[in-house]
Amino acid sequence: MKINITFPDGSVKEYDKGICPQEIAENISHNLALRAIAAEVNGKLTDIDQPIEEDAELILHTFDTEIGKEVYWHSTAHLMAQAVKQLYPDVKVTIGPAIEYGFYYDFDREKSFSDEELKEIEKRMKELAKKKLKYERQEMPRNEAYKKFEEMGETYKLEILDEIPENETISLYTQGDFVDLCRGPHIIHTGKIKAVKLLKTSGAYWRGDENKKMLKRIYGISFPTKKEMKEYIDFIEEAKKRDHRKLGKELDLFSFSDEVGPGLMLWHPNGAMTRSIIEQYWKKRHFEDDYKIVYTPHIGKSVLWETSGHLDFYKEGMYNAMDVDGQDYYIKPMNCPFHIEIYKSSKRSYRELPLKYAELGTVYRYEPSGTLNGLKRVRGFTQDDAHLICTPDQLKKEVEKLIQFSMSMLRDFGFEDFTVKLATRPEKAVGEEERWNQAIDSLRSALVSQNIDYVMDDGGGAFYGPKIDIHIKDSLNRSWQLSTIQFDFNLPERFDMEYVGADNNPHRPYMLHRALLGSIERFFGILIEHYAGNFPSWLAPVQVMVIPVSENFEHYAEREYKRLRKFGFRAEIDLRNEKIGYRIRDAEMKKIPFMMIIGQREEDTNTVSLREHTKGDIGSFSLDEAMKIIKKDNK
RNA sequence: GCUCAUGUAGCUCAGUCGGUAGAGCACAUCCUUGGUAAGGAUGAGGUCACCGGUUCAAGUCCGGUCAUGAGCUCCA
Repeated sequence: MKINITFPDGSVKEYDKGICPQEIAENISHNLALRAIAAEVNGKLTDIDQPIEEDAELILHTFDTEIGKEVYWHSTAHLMAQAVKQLYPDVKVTIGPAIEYGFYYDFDREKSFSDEELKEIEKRMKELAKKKLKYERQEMPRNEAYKKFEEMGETYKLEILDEIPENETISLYTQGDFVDLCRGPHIIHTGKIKAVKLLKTSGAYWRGDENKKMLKRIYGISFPTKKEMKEYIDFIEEAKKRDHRKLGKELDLFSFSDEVGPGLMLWHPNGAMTRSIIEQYWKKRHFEDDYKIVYTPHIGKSVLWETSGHLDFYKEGMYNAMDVDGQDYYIKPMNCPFHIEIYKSSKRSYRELPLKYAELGTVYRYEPSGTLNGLKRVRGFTQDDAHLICTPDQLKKEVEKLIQFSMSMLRDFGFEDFTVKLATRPEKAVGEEERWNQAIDSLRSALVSQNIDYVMDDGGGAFYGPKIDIHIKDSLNRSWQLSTIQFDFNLPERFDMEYVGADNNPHRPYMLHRALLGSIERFFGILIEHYAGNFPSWLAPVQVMVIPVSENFEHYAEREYKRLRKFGFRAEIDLRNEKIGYRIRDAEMKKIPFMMIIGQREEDTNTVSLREHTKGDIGSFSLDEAMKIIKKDNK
């Protein structure tokens, strides 16, 4: 009996009935067989050793695919649970899924796992992996499984089974002496796990519910080859080297102080210099794009936040009120109400729209202490905020322009790889469904008309409107959300915003919130890591360090230094009584893009000698030529 | 906010069994005047995060507070 199998590339091959995908993989290539992990047969994910009984479309998933990784890491999680149960039989198992990178398993145990215990577990896992234990699937009625886990005393598994209807069939997977309730699929045997590392432990609530028991979670990672493990470890090392908190200290960019308070950043001169360049650039671009730049206060009366709804919906994110002349004032967590007040300061005509108010607005939000994280999550930060107020038929065009505007700015900062997400109505939302759909359509058609690929984020919108988020990939291929463009049904209503239309009647305008860089603090942190602290010359706090070879050339060096400053270059001069090698090393470690070396040769020929960071000496130039080189990447 | 870990000089880190602190870098002074990633000598610098407890004696042991980190949760 023969069956036809269709491969994803459209080719069809004939096989004997009862063949399993594993054999097919071996049949096609030895390499593929080694990395093949799961199979999709007629669109259904299955174990790779399950026989195929009928004509099918077959997709083989290797470790190189997302699904393959998920199956692989989930199988490793089972292996870890097995090792833990062998070493600590009293521990109860709960669940252990694959995550974006690696896997975890939550255990119920009083004590948390120590580093030594982690090593023990890792060792046992490697021993078990070598035994090539088969992951065997077994199906049984739910009630039978219930009895089995009851005997084993695995109460968490019982809780999961409680949610499954009585007459349903469920599947178990067994490898060696370990059995786990699991939907599957799994890899063939533990021998495919060639490299495994347990990374860290942490607490995690059962089912993510803070009223339930705190479990002990172990995170790990595994790979089918040792080489891939090494690459992973190298990546982690590189990320550590680039950590903005480490570089922030080394390059003297910023700090936090216990005396000031957590999440409240201090911009040191070097960091502040780069921030001010970012802001100058930002202002220039916004001016060119017809934004009106505004400034608004840091506090406002409670009535403002009552009208906006923040006191109803966002109070826990706001700092307590302060009393001013018997009235409650709040520090602003957002800029929107102030911009709306500017809009409402006079009667608006449709002829004025769209109106685009932009502000580098500093806001303060109470973030729970445990969520603070370097510059990536702080309590006081500056948004590159803007509010676009427009007529309904202007919306699509404005969104189109915004997306281009945002991407063009981000490109100037060195980001090239974008992912755009369109987020739709969440469960809790204001505004009728029909208006939501209209707004979503406008956003979507703006994306489509610009030929921009996007992914849907169903239910990911804010409660007041749908949004488009732009994520970038940094130089380590990590993804960050930067820009957000949010439609708002809520505030125009609440603040009773109006404009007079061509028909001489009042109309409700549409409003968009948008931040392109997000928060300047967080953006700065991402920039530091993206460039590993090696800022391009246009962003570097110090662009060029002038280094005279010895005291005898200080006079000439100082003249050139002063000319650089006069032309607006961020130049410094190092007149310390140290050898030139020492001062060059110092400037290199400060990651200053250029060094200008000045000695007898230069003085004789009226030139300067340039050295570029990490590249070494790049030759002698007249000062004019040198200045051109230093500002070649100006934005 | 929750769980766990950590907190020693400006920075990076040692400090054993409880006996009142140490290195390198940075900094200061002097010598050295040099050609593309560390010249030499000398010196200054610490209520060991803070508060309390145990002890003859606490950087070290115990409790609390604060901060940081990882994870959870949250994220208009």
